[in-house]
Amino acid sequence: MTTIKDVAREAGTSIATVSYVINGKVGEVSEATRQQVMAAIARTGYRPNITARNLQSSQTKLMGYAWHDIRHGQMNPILDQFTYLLAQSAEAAGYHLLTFTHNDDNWEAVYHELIRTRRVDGFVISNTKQDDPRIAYLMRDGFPFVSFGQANPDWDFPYVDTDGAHGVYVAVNTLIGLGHKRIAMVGWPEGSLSGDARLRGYRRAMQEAALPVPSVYVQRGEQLEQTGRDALRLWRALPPADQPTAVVAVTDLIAIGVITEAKAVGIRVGHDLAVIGHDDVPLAQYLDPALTTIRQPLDAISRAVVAMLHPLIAGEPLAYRRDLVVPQLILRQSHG
Amino acid sequence: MTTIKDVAREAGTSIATVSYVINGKVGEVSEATRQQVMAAIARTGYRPNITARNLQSSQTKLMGYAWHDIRHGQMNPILDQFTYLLAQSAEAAGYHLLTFTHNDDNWEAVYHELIRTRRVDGFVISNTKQDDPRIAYLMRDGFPFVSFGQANPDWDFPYVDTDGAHGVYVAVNTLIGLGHKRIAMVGWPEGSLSGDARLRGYRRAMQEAALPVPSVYVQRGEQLEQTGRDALRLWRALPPADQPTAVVAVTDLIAIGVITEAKAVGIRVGHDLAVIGHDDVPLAQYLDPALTTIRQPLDAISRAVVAMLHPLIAGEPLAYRRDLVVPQLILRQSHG
DNA sequence: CTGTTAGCGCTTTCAC
DNA sequence: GTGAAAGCGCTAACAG
Repeated sequence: MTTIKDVAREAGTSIATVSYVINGKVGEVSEATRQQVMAAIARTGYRPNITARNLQSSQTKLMGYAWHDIRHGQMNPILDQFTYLLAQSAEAAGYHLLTFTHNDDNWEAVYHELIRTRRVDGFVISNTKQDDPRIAYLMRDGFPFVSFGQANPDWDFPYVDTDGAHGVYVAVNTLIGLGHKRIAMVGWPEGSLSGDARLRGYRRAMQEAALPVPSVYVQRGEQLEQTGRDALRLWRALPPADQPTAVVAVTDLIAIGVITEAKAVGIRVGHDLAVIGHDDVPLAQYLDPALTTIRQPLDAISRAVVAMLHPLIAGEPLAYRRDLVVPQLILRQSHG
Repeated sequence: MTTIKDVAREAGTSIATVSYVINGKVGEVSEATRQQVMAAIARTGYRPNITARNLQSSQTKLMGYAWHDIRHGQMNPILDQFTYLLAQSAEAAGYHLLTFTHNDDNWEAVYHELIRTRRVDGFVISNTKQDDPRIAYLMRDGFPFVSFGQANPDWDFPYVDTDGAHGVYVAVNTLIGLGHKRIAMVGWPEGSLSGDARLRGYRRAMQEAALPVPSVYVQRGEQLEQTGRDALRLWRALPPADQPTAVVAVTDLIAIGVITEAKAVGIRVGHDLAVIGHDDVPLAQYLDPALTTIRQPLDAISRAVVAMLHPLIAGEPLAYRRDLVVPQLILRQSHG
């Protein structure tokens, strides 16, 4: 491997001078020697050893990101995309992504080790839950991190999140604009920050339009297709005049459940029943009918996360610690 | 941050001694001083700075892994799982995974930079294609890497792969054992290494059972649901006595296409038609009927990949350079 | 058995 | 403008 020494020898200068030109210390080195050094670098194909640089500057240029636990069949295609985009954003900012794993039992030990051995400069957290202990831990430790998703309204930590209430609000208003009056929603069980926000958007839109929301119109369940099926089945048991003509689901998977059940009983989705999902999973556009859904701007989110973590690592003050990103309604066929 | 110096001072020894006990140089240090040092370490919560270690040993303890390009809607849930499992395997071997991105145009520059700056110790390649240029590049460069998937039968490089022929062979034999005689297959376009292997398994099983394979029984198409639908539609146009009673698809997505089309025309999958997919995507078990499929043992593969890359990085000789892993037939309902 | 010391490859004062 | 030299935190000869 060629080192800075080789280049110095090749260029007939000292290693300091080579370092100067590499790091663009303008005015610090004459144009003549700069050329010498550049030529030597080109000739040798030299690239500075990043580990040496890191030791010297006591940083790693690495952002740590824990994989969401994949084992429970709890696949989350959104997070897969996010990870990819995050890696891209990190690279654009001169970092790389160190992806690591942990489980419910050892997460603290894993984070602790990563911090104490100075493996990474900071963390990105996702898949947060209410009172997320990882966030509590990192706040306590004072180690740089930014979260995609909230944890507790009373905690002050840097995060980026989708404005879930707004997304659903827009979706419901779109439905209302189409003439729907009996609009229902399937959400997650109470206590989920993002789930509750989405529900809030629904209620606000309905309220502003003075549309009634009988309690049966708000169904809740786990993140399963079955949840959507169950909800529709239940609504089908209502008198025809009370049955919802449109449904918003808290996620695409649940929307798929609604659609599957509808098709099974002969309801034409997009005609007799409007369905809107949330997240725009990779499959959504290929479904029949193509799923209208609320898309989280994952690229913008990943960029925002990196844009906050970067100064945080550098010890610079943050312009803002909370960033709410507006989602986008992707109109396809199922809202028909 | 506490360093080895702090611990030495705290323990009243030299930093060398501290280093010895950290690295378990047995017999090199008396039990008494070992205790001193251990106590000092415990007291200070000291953990060795990994960057310093890396510089000293000129390694990074990082394995580089490029994300498959996610943009073309070419989602590949298998690779998402693989990445997770790979990170786990790497960690079990004392490494971490550095996930990076590149596109079709800049991939060489990206790999080059990672290598020249000594960012990682080696690479894991996946999503390989015929004559994969990344593999050609890495072979030429002599940089340590292991591939999940093949590239060219004539190239000698370390890889791990699923024995796709064997998997389909077993699946078809299972179908034959169930009494099926008219078994068809949907594959990928010619020229795909793994696609062709799977097709080979099909042909071998059919041949051994002396079952005819009219050319119409082998359909090919892109990795789309539509491919499966088209295939079934085409077979439905055959005289009833010629229509296949069982179908094996080269992937679950294509199998889903077959099933969707079958349901649309009133064929009861699992009764009138047996369908077997390939890969066991996360959704497979939730489909209706639950999809029987051939699962690649991704955990074993990821472990095998790391088990090869590790000695490769250390410059140790490899016991073997090719590892074919046997897939597993997951019996659910769709095979009837 | 333990400590001194020479690097690993780079950046950055501080002289000249 | 350029170079000598002191580290960054750690490991590993090499003495003692």
